[in-house]
Amino acid sequence: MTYSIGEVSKLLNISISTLRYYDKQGLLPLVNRTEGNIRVFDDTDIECLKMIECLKTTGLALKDIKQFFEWCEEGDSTIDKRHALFLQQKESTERQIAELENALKRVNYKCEFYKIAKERGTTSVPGLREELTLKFLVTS
Amino acid sequence: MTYSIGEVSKLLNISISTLRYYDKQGLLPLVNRTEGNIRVFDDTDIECLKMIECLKTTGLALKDIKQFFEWCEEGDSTIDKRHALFLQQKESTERQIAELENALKRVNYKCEFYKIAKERGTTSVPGLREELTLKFLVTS
DNA sequence: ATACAACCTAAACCTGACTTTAGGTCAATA
DNA sequence: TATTGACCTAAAGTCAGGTTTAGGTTGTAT
Repeated sequence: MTYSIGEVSKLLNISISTLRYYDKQGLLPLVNRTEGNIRVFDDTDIECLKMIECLKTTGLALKDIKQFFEWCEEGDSTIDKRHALFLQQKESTERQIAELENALKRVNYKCEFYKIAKERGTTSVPGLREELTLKFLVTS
Repeated sequence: MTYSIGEVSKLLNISISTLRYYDKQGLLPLVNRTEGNIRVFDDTDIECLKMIECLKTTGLALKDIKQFFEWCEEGDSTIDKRHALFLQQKESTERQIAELENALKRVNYKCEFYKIAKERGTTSVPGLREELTLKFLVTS
């Protein structure tokens, strides 16, 4: 089964320009061409693209995905490198989540603050710390 | 108490160029200048900067922070807008966290996979799905 | 008075992941 | 055969949030 770039684009919901961009970045080294220089994708390429999408979701940069593919092709001698890559990515993802959880607390406090302010028609709410006061944001 | 740009930079651990950038973007409208055109920061400016740092952590874009400051200055008539801003930010932050949690699961699976592969010296691990197989990534 | 660190500006550059543009080619249909 | 839609390339543009560069001014210590 083969596909044109337009078909792949619709199938995977990736824009044509993005597909060409990935190809140019060396992420799709296996894509064939017709005599007339037109890309012909097969199922292997489709799988490769789904893999890229997947790895991207984990927060991997395109260059790291390319590197990962290259290591995969090199075989078992690169297992350590691949392991290290994902350990690093795990740390990074956990750090991002922790930061966002923290941020979420602040945002939630803000939502609460403005909910009450809205009910009373003013931000001068007794019992709540001053809106523009540093302490509010830093300690909340 | 007043501070030079260099002092503020060290105090808040924000680079001088970033401080000048914020000023240029209109995020520090209150910063005074000497007759010789040199910035003089006071405690209000310091608080303002800490506020910016804080709002940035919540994922707010600089232009939204600027907008928020402007709304604060306009007074109680903008409470609804400010409330809406933070509700939106709450949604967005929750969405980001959910995506990262999902990504983390995949990364953890990868870490496990390579830990075992490392022990055995090969990625051909019986009982584990094939490394480069789509199904692994999509379902894991 | 002179050196020198710290300050100033505008404008160009940077990163990453694309998108857009301009100009041209290919392939299938009428 | 002519049109038209899908394809091709290289290169420039986009976004945010800065950093770097180039060239010039200020302020302070000796």
